[in-house]
Amino acid sequence: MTSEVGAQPKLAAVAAEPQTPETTERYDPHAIERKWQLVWEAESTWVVANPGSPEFDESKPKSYVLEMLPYPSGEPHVGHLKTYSVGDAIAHFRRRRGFSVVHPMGYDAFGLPAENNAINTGEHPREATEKSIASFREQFMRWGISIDWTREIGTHEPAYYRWTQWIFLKLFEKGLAHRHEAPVQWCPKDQTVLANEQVIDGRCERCGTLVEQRNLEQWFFRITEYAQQLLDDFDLLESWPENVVTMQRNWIGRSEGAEVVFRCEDIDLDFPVFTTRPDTLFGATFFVLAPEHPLVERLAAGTEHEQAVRDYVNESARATVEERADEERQKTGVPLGREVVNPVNGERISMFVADYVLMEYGTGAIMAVPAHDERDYEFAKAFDLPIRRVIEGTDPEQAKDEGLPYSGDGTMVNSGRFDGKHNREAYDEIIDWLASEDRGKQAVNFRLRDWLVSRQRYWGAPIPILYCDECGMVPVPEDQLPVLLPEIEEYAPKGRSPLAAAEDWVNTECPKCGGKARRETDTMDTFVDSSWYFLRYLDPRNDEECWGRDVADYWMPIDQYIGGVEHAILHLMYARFFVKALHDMNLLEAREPFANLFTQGMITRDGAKMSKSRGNTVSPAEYVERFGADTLRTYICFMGPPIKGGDWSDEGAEGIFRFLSRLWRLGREVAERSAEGGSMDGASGDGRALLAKAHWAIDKVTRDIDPRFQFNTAISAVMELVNEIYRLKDGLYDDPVGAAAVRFATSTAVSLLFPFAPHLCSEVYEWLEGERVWEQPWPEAAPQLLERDTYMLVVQVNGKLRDRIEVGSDTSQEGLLELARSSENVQRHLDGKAVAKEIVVPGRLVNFVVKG
RNA sequence: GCCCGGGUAGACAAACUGGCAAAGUCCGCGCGCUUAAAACGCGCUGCCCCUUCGGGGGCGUUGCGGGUUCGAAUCCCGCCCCGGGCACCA
Repeated sequence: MTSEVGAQPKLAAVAAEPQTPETTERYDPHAIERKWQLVWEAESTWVVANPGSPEFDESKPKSYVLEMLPYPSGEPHVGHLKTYSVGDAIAHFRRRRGFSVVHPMGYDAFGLPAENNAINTGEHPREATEKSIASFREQFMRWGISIDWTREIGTHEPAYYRWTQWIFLKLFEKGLAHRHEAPVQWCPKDQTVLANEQVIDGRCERCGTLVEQRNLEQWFFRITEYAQQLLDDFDLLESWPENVVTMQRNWIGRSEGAEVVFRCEDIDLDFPVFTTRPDTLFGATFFVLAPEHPLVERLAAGTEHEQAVRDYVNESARATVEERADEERQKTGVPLGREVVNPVNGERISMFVADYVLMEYGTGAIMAVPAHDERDYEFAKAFDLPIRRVIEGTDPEQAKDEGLPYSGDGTMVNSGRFDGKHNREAYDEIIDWLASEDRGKQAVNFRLRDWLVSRQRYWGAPIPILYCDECGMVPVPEDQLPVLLPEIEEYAPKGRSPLAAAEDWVNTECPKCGGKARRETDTMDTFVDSSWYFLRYLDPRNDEECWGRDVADYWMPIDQYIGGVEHAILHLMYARFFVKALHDMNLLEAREPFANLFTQGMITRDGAKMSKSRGNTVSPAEYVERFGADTLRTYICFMGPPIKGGDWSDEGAEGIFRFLSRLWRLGREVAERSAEGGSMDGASGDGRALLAKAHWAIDKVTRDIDPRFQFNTAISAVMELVNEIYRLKDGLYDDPVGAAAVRFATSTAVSLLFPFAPHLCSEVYEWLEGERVWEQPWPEAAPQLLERDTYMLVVQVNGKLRDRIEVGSDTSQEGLLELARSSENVQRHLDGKAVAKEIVVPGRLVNFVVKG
């Protein structure tokens, strides 16, 4: 059952024997789908050559269409079906629009679920994962997704993670990967540290357990080095959903302000703080440190508060992230018995420790301005500390003390020589003054934290680092990569990585001095694997280098990326960071990985998120069995705009099945009752009307697919066309020109529907045109058939519809008015009233405004 | 609390630029085909009235309240509800 990724999977191994479609009397999706899938496989239809290879076609522009790679666990679900249906429609559309499209597939195969399964069942994560991969691959083939299978990869394969490790070493070389002790989020259930991004509401993203804080030596990637560039380079993107950009912006969290140094003379130390409000410095009446601040102990030592401080710090350490973040909770804290000097006025203010100050942000210390900050105000009230207003709002209410805390703008008071100035004006002056005194400077702070990448888990790429007693930390030499994941007996973590138990593997030789060395036993976060996979697709069998530079530069950036909005921050930002770092190391031309991003909405059932426990899942495999892949894919794209979610309905899917059957029957009938290659010249009446409808559909579908991703209305337009053919066909067959129009309209319908229902459309197109629809250029709407000779003029009186008149398209404004006025019903409404105004919008309407 | 989406018929939706509200699909109803049913084809599907049965007329309507405009689902102001993101970030 397991299979090697990249060994060109064969459909013949996974599908049943075909039937001959021609012999069936009704639409048989399975026979048709099987037939075309075998054709695509036999002819390697979707394989695309790289520059430098003999098959490379340099005449076409390139397009890299990519859906987020799946995490293989069990079988694919409806979300996967949606992602790949949407992506495949785009891939097909672009191919037929003349692009050379690369559309690969792979698996994000390392990760916790497979490992948790291993802990429970003893089954090797590789076994479970590869079983799942086989199932995903089979489904993708049955869905008929147009994938270049020669580029298939799995991130758990040594041939892949060798290069994950290689990139790690490059980052290490550049100082972008580093190891240090840090307070980290620890999940006591999974027994591992988590990235900030994997903590949701203080709980482990995977298992929901409350997260604890621990101080541990960990590996980090310095994504913070790129904080500003990650913001600036949004400008380089072509089209990203605005909400995703906003979410990333908020996550990066840039704040401008000042760093101001407060001095504690008692112990002769400087305490810098970051503030966005240097204009309120004169209002600072106390000073607060985070409980984790490294100098807290030293400050309290020897004071009467020593024990109380120690207790408070310990208590804070025990509290969960969630408890501390609860805003409803009363502010807590303890005095330190020390003072610092406010640099603007020389005032000595008391120091406190309080857990509302976060060590992770800024310097872990703040100046507290209770008059102008909500949190400081609450703390001052709770501890009865002085509150001094330094800004007065213009609103008289705000000038009084009831208006506190006041965070708006206004006139400075109690601020020495800045009194009377507007606070915005004083803002920069205060910073300049502090800078000249060497007590502060302008500063920018980011909310973004460095990316914690080490995991004390088995099923991941080993971190390629050694520890030698003599030489210290030593990177594994490139020619010794990959560092293979060893086989182990026991997957359950016990506070250290399961790899630590593989003694033979851990103990090794130092490549520098030849002495004894131990391997790093942590593995990498799986987000590392998925931060560069799109580059490996481009050159997947290269074992000399990570990717050929020419090849990667040719295909990158990804022209269209498609996936769930749940990856708006994590995956998308990590991948952006990787590409920037790789660019700066001169390994890649691109600065951004995803030029265009499309995020799809989630499919629910009975209005709720699908889940096994709720028992409301939709199994794609089951429905493919019932209706065929074309029906499912088309239905998914039809249920609503793909950007939005939608609620699954069996009746809806049946409706699409009926529609495809109707199209199939139409195809059969038209193939029988009209001749191939007939001329449509001089079509008139219904024949011409049908041609006009077909061209209308071409125009509509084309515009709906490309910039808009409005697949639902594109499919509706094809339905309208099919309905129109049914209405008119019986009156047209007898005349050769009319019959040719019917044939043209029908083959146009299947040609337009092909991106959504590729198998059926290939079949019907072959009957009608004897060609392969995917080899045909996308149809173009003829302008002369889009223009109408006449249109329905809407006539309103006081904005109310009173008549509709068919008028010639070239009728003048005066002509329109005259025709409108002559309408019987309009006259009835105009009768005896004075026309105050006449509005004429040629091509649309005439509106008479009357009085009385 | 802050920042984004969204609210249209019985359901999902369409209306891209301020111009006929509701295309298309589902559900429901009727007719045809059929011994019958399914399937299929055709039609109806906001309310009221007239009809010679071809159709015609009136009214209402896009979460609620106001405004701008000849004209608003669409723009502006206020509010209600639903979904998502962030949240002691100094």
